[in-house]
Amino acid sequence: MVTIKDVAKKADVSVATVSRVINGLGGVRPATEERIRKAVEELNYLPNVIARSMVMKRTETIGVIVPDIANPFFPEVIKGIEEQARDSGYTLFLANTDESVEKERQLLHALRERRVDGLIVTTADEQHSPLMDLELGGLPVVLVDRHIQDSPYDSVVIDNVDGAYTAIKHLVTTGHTKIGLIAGPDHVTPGRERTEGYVQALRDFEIPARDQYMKEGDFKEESGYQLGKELLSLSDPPTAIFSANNLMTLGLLTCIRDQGRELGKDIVVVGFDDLDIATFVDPPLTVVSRPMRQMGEIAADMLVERIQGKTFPEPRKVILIPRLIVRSPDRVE
Amino acid sequence: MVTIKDVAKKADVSVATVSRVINGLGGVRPATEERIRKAVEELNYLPNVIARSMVMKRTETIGVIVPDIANPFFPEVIKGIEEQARDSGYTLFLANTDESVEKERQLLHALRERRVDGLIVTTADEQHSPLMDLELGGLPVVLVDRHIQDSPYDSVVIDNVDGAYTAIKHLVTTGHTKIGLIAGPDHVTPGRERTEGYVQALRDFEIPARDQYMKEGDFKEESGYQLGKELLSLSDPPTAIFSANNLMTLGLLTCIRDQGRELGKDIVVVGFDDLDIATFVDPPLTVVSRPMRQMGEIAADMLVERIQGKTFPEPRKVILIPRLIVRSPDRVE
DNA sequence: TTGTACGCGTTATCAC
DNA sequence: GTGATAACGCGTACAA
Repeated sequence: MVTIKDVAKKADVSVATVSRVINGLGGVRPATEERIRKAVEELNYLPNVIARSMVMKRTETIGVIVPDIANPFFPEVIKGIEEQARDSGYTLFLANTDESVEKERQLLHALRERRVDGLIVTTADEQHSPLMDLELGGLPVVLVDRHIQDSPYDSVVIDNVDGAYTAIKHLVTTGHTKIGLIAGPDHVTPGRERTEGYVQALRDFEIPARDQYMKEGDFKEESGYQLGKELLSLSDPPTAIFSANNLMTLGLLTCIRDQGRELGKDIVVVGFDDLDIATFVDPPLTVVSRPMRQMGEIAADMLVERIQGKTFPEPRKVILIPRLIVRSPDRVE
Repeated sequence: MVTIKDVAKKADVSVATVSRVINGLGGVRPATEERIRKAVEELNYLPNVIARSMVMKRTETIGVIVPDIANPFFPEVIKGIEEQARDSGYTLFLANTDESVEKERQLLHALRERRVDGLIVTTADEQHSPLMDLELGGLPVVLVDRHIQDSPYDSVVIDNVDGAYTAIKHLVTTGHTKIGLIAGPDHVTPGRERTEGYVQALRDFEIPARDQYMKEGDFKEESGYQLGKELLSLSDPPTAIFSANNLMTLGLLTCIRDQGRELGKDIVVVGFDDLDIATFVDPPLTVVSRPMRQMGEIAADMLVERIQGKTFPEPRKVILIPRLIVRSPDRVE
């Protein structure tokens, strides 16, 4: 490998001078600079960022931990993060936990060993996140999508209660009173809060909540299918179902099809998070949509600020408002 | 930050000894080791991998470059890579080019500066990949999905010709002779070869190829929509269309719906790469499917071997065979 | 304007 | 068994 020393030798100057021009510090005679640039060029010299970060004590690197990179939500968030991060000169370490706390712990370890300057994470389990019992030593962290109660970290989340509430309100407005829920897991806020919005809306509209209409899934496709089946086979089934995330909505739709029910007639579906098939099923699906990319951008911005040493009296919490995309009449017959 | 020195001081030994126990080199008195482990524990010491890699001259880090992380194909591949890489102790730098050669160049630069031990990349442009004109200095590279002609790199790809051929054969077998093609871009093998499979099949089955049935898209949803429209509005439209990737298939299906055509009756669709909606449309879609995860695993394996210094007389090229998933009769009326 | 020399946190090579 | 110490490649006082 060619080092700064080689360049110095070739340009017949000291390493200090080379360093100066590489980092644009100025104070170098134009002729000298010219010689150095030429040497850099000819030797195909590439600064060793590893060595640099040793002395600078920062790696210009950000760790990003998501629970499921195959869920279309996260790639969009990641795009937002990456774009913003790159603008500030950071490169990403991306890692996937598969919703496993254990993997999250291992990844956290690996990233800290690598001395990332900061972390953006969607934890696998808010109650038992390794983020809390690990001694992070002041490493900046920003939470995305899932908030950790009483944590010292900034976070950017969605107003899930509002989103779910709006969805249910829409269903009530279009005439439904028998509304089923395929909920997310209770140990993460997106799960808990969407259920909360559902319950709150029913209460506000004075519709009695029935236990058998509320099923808790795990945000995965299969559970949407299973729970949909349970709901549809009730003796007095709901006329509408609110599904708490994209993957479960997918499963639910498959189930409805398999059961020979007619969407929009036998059963109306509204889902949290938009998906490809939403505009394909007939009638198209009304969904709660949110600014995924923007969530990533904001997270990256907040993290960079923290890395730069900004402090705030309280951890910041940015709450974005989701938007209901009405695609069908969704009326009950 | 607590360093190896702090541990040494606390355990009253030299840094050398601490290093020995951390790396399990043995040759340390059990009592001493015990003291050291305790010190590590109490100080919450985390080895600095950055410093280590300075002397070891390797970072245990792999750069992964994909053109579009939002295309469901890549997250699956990435999962395969990550799993396998982690087993070998590597952590990933993930980056997204958005199909831009310029971004690819920048990312390559950033990753090389960070001294990744190897690279797994799906290039944005096989003809003008920065991989070729950059002086990589022997850095191991494995290509995924898109092959670069005459490059010295290992690659893992799909037999696109076979996949497309099989799809067309299926259509011919089910009675179609008027078969349209929504092709991928010609400057990448997946595009070129799938077209080749289409052409080859038509020839073998003695069906004249018509120019107006062949449209070249860019692998993005919008182009599937546009080209579908063109095909459907021909005076003598095809009875079946083969779409060269998932996103374009998505666009095509939307188009068919918008145009009020009836899938499976007015027009039959077969797509390359499976997608969520494939089982949702009615009738369900027959698709060419491939082992995405496995592609990632193989790529990671090959890269690790290269990093470990294995050499081969020729660059290796692993060609996986795709599988046709027949979901409908697909007969022509 | 430029050069010397030290330090960043580790590992590895010698001595002891 | 254990300890000094020289690298690794770079940034930066400080000196010249």
